[in-house]
Amino acid sequence: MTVKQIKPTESELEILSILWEKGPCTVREVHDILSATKDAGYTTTLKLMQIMHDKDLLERDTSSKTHVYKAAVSQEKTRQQLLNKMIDTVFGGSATSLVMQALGQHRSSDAELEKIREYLAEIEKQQKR
Amino acid sequence: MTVKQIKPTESELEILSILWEKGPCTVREVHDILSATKDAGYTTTLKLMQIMHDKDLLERDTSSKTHVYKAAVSQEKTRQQLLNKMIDTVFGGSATSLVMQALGQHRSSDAELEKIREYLAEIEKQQKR
DNA sequence: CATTAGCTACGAAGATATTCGTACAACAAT
DNA sequence: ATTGTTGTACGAATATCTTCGTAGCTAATG
Repeated sequence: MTVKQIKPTESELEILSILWEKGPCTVREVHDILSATKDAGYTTTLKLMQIMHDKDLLERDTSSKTHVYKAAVSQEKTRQQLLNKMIDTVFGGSATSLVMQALGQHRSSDAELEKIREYLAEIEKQQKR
Repeated sequence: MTVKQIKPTESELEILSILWEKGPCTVREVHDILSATKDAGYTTTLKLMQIMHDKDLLERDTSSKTHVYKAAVSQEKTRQQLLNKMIDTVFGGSATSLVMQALGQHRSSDAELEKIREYLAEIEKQQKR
């Protein structure tokens, strides 16, 4: 059996991001946040979230008139899947290539570089066993 | 003026990957490689490459009957753009988060970790100026 | 009670991506 | 010369994503 593939579209990802940050929300709440940066009608957001529910990307509580939605997939797993796919399709399967390209571009702060260095050390320690 | 956004679709990326690796190719050559892993007709590949030419993703030489196509966008730039977009939309703008997640998942070899460590040192040295 | 506001459901239009069939040209093989 | 192979061009069917209008329900407001 294959693992369930999470493949949200661009718009769906925007909605998921909001729900990951805010927790369970009504369509209205999501739409208000969304419309700050985007120009779309309320029913557009509604329909999108209904479709995401059909696809099992969202769960919803319909016990009250105004439904409450929450993400049915974790941010962690989704990130991992999208990342793996990019490593595969764009970086020829080499996570190292991706990491180096990411580091090269973004002038990271000293603190961030330090964080990464610590993380590296930890990984090596773990692998030594 | 904004930078030209390179946004190949999934299928287009497959074709670009082949052209980046093999250099200029005919449709037939691309299709043969593609059909090893995918099940699509020849005219499908042809049409795709024609569309990519319209979009300026590919250049082509029509001087002989059998046209020869090559990538019109670099692997480097394409990788960078797709990566930046992912950092933005999936990792909340934090390249560091992406790097750590990429490192965490893939059990990298010692050699690879070493390569990354060296790269880190180099970046820091450069930034010290 | 009538009106208004806010909500869900749903059909359908529009945009884009993907796939393939068919027509037609060039050329090689019989 | 006729036939078969290999190629391009292109229209159109299909699928998916995105957007919105409209209908109908419920609750609050006047």
